[in-house]
Order: sequence, then C-alpha cells, then structure tokens
Amino acid sequence: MRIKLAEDLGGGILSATSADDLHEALLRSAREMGFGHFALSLEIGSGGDAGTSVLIHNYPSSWADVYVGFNLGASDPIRRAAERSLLGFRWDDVPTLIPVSDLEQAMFDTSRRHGIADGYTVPRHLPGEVTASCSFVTGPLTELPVSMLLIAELIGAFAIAGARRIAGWAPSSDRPKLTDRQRDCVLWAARGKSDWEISRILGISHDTVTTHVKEARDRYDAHKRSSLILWALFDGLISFADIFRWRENA
Amino acid sequence: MRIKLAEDLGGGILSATSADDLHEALLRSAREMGFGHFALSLEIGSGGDAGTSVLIHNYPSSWADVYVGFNLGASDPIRRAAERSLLGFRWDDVPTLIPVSDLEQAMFDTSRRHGIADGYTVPRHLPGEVTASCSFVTGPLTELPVSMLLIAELIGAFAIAGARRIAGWAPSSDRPKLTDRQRDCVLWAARGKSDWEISRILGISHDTVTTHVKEARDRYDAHKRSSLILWALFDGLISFADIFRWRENA
DNA sequence: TCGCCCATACCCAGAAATGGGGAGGCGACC
DNA sequence: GGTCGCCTCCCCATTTCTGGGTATGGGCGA
Repeated sequence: MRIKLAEDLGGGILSATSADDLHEALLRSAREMGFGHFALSLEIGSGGDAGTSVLIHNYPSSWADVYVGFNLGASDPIRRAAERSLLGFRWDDVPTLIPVSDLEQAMFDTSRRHGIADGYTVPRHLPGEVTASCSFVTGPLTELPVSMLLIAELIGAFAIAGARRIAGWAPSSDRPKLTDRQRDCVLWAARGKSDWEISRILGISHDTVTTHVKEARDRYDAHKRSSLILWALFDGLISFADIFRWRENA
Repeated sequence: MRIKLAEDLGGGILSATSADDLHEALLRSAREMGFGHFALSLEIGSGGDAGTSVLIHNYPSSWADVYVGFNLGASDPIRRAAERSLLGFRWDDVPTLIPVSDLEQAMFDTSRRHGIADGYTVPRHLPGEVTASCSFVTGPLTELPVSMLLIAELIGAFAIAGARRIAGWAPSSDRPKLTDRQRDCVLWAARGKSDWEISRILGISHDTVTTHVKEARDRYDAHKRSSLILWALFDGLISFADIFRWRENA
C-alpha cells in the first residue's frame, strides 16, 4: 500500500532532529519511491540578502558545482515555477506554468548530462516566513515513477516541515499574553486604524485605546506600534487574513 | 486502497469547471473519507483591496449564519492557525500552533452545538497571490477518521488548486515594485527604526528617508507606516527573518 | 536630446504616536 | 478583607509620522 509507505517514510522524516537525519530519511524515501536524487531547499527570507538557510540534496557534485558556481539558482526555472504553484509539478509541465527562456532550456539540457533529467517538485510557502521546495529527480535512463507522485507530494511536504523545524522555527514558547481588549486594539491598529478611530470602533475613549496599545507594547517590549503588530503577527495572535480581509464580512 | 481513492477523488475535483461542480466533488470526497462537512475558503489578491474570494462549504446554515452574523471570521483561530502551518493540522492541535483566547475557545464550544466538532484543515499559500484553506469536519458524534488524514491533505490541496483555477487565476500580479532604497527604508522601518535613525544607518539625510518611506507608502497605497510594512511582508519583499534576525549578525 | 525614474535634500503644518503620571470600578482568588 | 488583573478614563510633554510642496543631479533608454 502506497499510503502506508507515505506514513512510514513521513514518520521517519518528521522525527529527524538534524540535517543529517533528514538527509538520511530523504534518501531512503526517494529510493523507495523510485527516484535517484532529491533536493530540498528552504529559505527563510525571501527578500534580498538573507540567503538559503537549508539546502539538502544528493545531486552529483559535478552538477552542484556548476549550479552554485554559475549562480544558476538566481534564475532557476524550477525555482521560479515553485514560486507560482500551489501543488507539486512535473518538470515537463514547467513551460505551462511559466515562460522558459532559451537559456534556461539550455540549462535543462546541461543538467541532463549531469544525470538530472526529470523530476517532481513540491513547493510550499508561508507568507513572511518560509519559501521552500523539495524535488525528487530521476536520471536520463529512468522513467518518472508516475504512480508515486502523490506520495512524493506528501513526503516533500513533510520534509519541508521537518527542515523548517530543524532550521529553528519552533513555535515560540514563552510569548506574552495580551488581554482581549489589548488584542482588539492591536488588530485594529494592524488594519491601519489610528487610536482615535479604534476608539470610535470599539465605543470607548481615545485615551483608553491609547492605554491598551501602550500596555500591549510594554508586554511585547516593543517601542513602536509597527513592532507590536509584527510581533503579534509573528506569534500568531493575529493573521494576515484578519488584517487584510476583514471587509468581507463587515 | 486509500491512495487510489485520493487519485479518483482528486481527478473529480481537478476536472471541476464551476463552483457547483467543486461543491459536488468536495461533498463526495468528504463523505468517502468519513467527514460530514467541508469548507473551502480561498482569497486572491495582494495589492490594495482588490481581490476575489471563494467560499464553498456545506456547514449547517444555523452555524454559517452565526459565523457570518457575528463576524466571527474576523478572528477565526482556525484561519489564523492556517497561516502558521505548512501542513494540514487537526483542530485539537491548534493551541500548539497559536494562542487561543477564552472567547475563541467558547466559539469552539458553540460550533460543536451546531454540529461542527472536530476537523482537519489543509492550508496553502502563495505569497502575494493566494491564501486558502480547506477543512474537513466531523460532528460531535463521529470520530475523526485518522487513517484518512493524509488523503485529506491531498484532496484539500487539489480542491484549493481547483478553486484557484475556477476563481480566475490572476497570476500576473500587479504588485507594486519598490526601488532598492525604498526597500532598505521599509526594512529598517520594520525593524522599528524611526526615519531619523534610518538616516543615520544609511548615511543619508532625515528628509531623504522620509521621502523614500513616503513614496513606498504611495506605491502600496498604504497610509500608515504599519500598513506599508505589512504589505511588504505579505508580498515577500521582506521577511520575519529579515526583521527579527538582523541582530544575530550585527 | 528629451523624458522618465531614481536618489538626494529641503520646507511646512497638522495629525498621530510615545512615554510618563494618576485614578476608580469590578470580579476572581486566597 | 486584601490583592491582583483587567477595563475604563484623564492629564502632560515630546517625538514621530503624514501629506503637501520644490529642486538638483545622474543614469538610461527612446
């Protein structure tokens, strides 16, 4: 049973406590599914300078050297496709997801000569936190194990979750607790309301709102309204959906 | 075979061409897996306030009325947890993901009286494009079908992808582009620095920083520094790691 | 060469946030 | 009964942000 396989391998991946463990578990998983290679990349910091935080793979070193040496990651079509897809995708479907330039097509051909031919990539994102992908790859002489792609989807997701945990994004433990009223005020502040506007919304006085916000700042040791909002967001006290989409139900 | 079930149901979901089709396919899938209810919510759009949203569910109307009527969606803990998780999660694990207030706990109890007791929620995100979740729910008299959770993970993801396709797939995000200097300023602002402090850090004048921040606000159509930061964060222009981790290296 | 964008710098006036202080009422808990 | 946390309200002074201007110089592509 394939799903049993996923449960077994997934358990092994989720119980990994180090990058080496994860490498081991991923290698076994890839083999069991009929893939020769795998590559997991997890970035904390999608913006500019914060580079790749985790990169675990068993690509041939010849290809890895070329890839890193020529900084191909900067314009890797697989990576670009991963940023635009919710589901895992087969590499031969990439052109339907994004435009692929001639240069990038040439890159595919080169990788094939290094034993990286066809594959399946599982993307996963958390806005503001993580962008990651996990690829399972076959060489030029092996067929893509189509019957295993759904399993790969699960295993890839487990691997990414495991890597995130290992990379240090354990749920924060001793987070400050805000009172309900404080949280209300933080939420409305995150929605861009001023203290005065919040006071009208909540039906309390301007000074009371100011007090709530002040005390919330104190609890988070944040000296700025923005910092308070960011910490609350980071802690999961409020969410992007809370902030951006409250209009819908209003 | 459970994985066969996933393939069958997944095919049905991916071939849906309308919201009604999708409703039908999801209903069948939920039943096959042993769930009584399902709810799929998907929101598209990043910049400003434009955006479509899809909500497909078969919750009892009594509960849906309460939910919408009291605007509970504005701070739904399930939705908040969905923004903090890469994988699907069981509802009884939510307190380990995010803080849950007493009020929200009470909300759980209320929903249970409406036949919404336990569930499994699959989140999926594309920064700046899509935020979605798909929940499968059991009533108070039914056990959560634990053996089906991995299948639910796959079905939920398919459903989200299907909904995205139906909702009109707006990949060409017209998200605002900031200049390098503007991004610098936004990043330092997110780190809690005032304009004057940023000017010292970047070695430029106070007024120049103010101008950069001002123009960044204009591009995001954000009237508050906080809103600007939040949009930049949601868009992936900056990340929590950028914001909170800079101390480490400094 | 002209136009456009970018970075830089400056000015102003009004609104908002920050960081202090104090105080009363109310319910829970010991 | 006393203490503690929470919510409410008020005062103050100072800093910071917001929303308008204007202007110079450099680079880059039409």
